[in-house]
Amino acid sequence: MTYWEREKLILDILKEQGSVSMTRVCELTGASVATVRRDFGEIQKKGLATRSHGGLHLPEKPKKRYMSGTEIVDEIDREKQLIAMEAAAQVKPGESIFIGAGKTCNMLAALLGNVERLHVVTTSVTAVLELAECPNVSVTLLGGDIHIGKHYIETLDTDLSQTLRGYFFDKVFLTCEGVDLERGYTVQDKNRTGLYTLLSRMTRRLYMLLDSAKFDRSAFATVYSPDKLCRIISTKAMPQKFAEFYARRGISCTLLDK
Amino acid sequence: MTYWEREKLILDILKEQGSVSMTRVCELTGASVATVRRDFGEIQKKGLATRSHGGLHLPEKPKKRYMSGTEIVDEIDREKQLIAMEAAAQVKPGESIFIGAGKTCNMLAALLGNVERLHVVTTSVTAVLELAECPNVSVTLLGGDIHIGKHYIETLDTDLSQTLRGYFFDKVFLTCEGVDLERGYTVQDKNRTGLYTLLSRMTRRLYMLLDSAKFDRSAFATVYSPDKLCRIISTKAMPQKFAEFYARRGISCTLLDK
DNA sequence: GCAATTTCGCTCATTATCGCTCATTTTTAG
DNA sequence: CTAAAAATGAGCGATAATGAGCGAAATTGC
Repeated sequence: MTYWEREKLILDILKEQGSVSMTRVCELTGASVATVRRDFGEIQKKGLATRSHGGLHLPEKPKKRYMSGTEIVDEIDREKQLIAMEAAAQVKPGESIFIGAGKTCNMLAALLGNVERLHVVTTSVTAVLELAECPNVSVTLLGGDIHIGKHYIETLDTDLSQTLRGYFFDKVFLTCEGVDLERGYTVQDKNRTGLYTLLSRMTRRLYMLLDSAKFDRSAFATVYSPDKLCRIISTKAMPQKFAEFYARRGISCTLLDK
Repeated sequence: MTYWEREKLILDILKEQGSVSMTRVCELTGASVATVRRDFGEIQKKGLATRSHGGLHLPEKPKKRYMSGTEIVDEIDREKQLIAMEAAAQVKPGESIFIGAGKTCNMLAALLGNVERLHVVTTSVTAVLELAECPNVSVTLLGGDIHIGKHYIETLDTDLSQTLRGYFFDKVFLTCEGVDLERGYTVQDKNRTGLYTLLSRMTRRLYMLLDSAKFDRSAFATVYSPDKLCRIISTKAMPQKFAEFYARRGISCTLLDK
């Protein structure tokens, strides 16, 4: 039995039943587990199905990409969720806060629905969706051109200095695409730099939400130097050299257990 | 039986019946309670359902209140849909248009995804959701405080004159809460009046989308006088006195068959 | 209330699966 | 025909999933 015959068999079963176990394919084809294992790997590489312990299954239905800030799909998401929960614990009734755009920020927004007399300013359309129906929370969305990310929609405006003039935030929660000890905090879109600079002058408590996928990565535009004074919320997965770097400069890090 | 197969089974039952008990899943899958317990935990962590003592149940129906501009539930919606389709037919490739907030406007936005090189400016967060993923269309969302209506989310800003300065729209599509031959076009929120006044000066083609529920009704704040020069799109259900009124003043009405 | 029962969260031992390497077989190319 | 390349099968330690047992907490019945 050739690889193609097996692949066809497997895909047929998948189409029919949605998933197959490895043992089942072994029985049907007479091949050894090692072979079937390889086949499963191939099929996954082609993107035709997803592997999981013990079997192969069709990818989940196309999910609603937004309105689902709390949905957790992988390990990094679990980490983001932990970080968002810690950030949410910092927010007190009556405060005025800014929330940036990003999946972690979405999760944070989803956790703030019950904070009394909270005022949230944001550039994230998806964060607005999480909070729009909460009667306790008033929300202001900053305008701009719509940009669409993997897990969020944000507005981008190169000059928000007029709009934000006169505001002051109790807390500002931001993420970035990468942190590097030389390049600092970086983002993909250079149009975000103006906003980040403005925000850092408009609060005394700037929180950076960093999951472990952010460390030692650099995106296009630097928004803050590496020794920027902010409050970092991350997990114990933060690389040692970062922890030492921040400790040396007295930058506060809240590191959560994974 | 793999985890995925069980999860699928559980979610199917959930979808069907709204809740499942642990013992039931044990019977159906042949797995032990410990395993099913773990599965329930996983599903809850993914945010797909809520655990409670003894079982798993769906959270309140995830209200798809938005992202559903095309959904039709009653007679008035059918009318709005007709009007939105006529409005969409007016939009040509390469144009720059403004779309207001409202259910009809949402439906209009949902119909514009395939118009080439279209630029849309709006205050409607829900319209943004309809258009965000369309590569042909660039979208600008005006900022402001979030207000939530029955079928839409919009931003409200009392003074957009700076933001909109220098813009000109090929077409502007608006709705209102009521039209009255004495009071004119009225809306619930007085903060919309400034925007409506501005917009009327920024285009040569101002479309008013009026379903039959709007006639002879008045809301709080007047945005335009009854003889405002605009292009009306409505249905043949428009009351006779309105039709005559507009005819006398040379105001163009497109009246669709119901 | 209070006791009986069920369910929960947790740990631990057991089992199945994983990823990997290496030897063997089959296929391909010259 | 032979050597290289590809596919397969088997073995190994590591990892993940499972099932059973236990005390704590919640629910039920009286």
